[in-house]
Amino acid sequence: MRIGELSRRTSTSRRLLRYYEEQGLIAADRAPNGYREYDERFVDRVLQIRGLLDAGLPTRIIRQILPCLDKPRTIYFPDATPEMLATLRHERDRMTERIRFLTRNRDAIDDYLDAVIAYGGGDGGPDSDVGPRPAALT
DNA sequence: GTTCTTACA
DNA sequence: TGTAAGGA
Repeated sequence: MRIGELSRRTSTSRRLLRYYEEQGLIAADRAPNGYREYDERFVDRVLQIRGLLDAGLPTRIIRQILPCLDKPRTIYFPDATPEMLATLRHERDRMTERIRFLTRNRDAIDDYLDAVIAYGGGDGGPDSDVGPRPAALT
């Protein structure tokens, strides 16, 4: 398939797909006309990459562990070096930090929503006398 | 109409 | 990342 189809099937912009290629995350074959040609397996691969990116992993790290990702959400290193293990632990800790961060902000929004209900179920729209204060997102 | 590369707000 | 330019 060409970049347009891969883009639709992974909800990833063409621009981003080319960027991932530039970053060494994916490698596409080239048709005689110069068009990138992707085989079926790239759909899952791109989704996998997006998942790791959303988890907060930098492309540099993803590039290193990508070859070790066969099934989604599975990481297996047959030849894990001490350095790689340290890197993985570091990324794991970063993810833990991020989870705490997201939890805190989610709770702030949750409290805000509860406050809105407490005001009388208003939506805080233009006609509200005293709109609820914004949640503190730190 | 689709894709390509390069470059910039 | 989006978008524009200039081609194929």
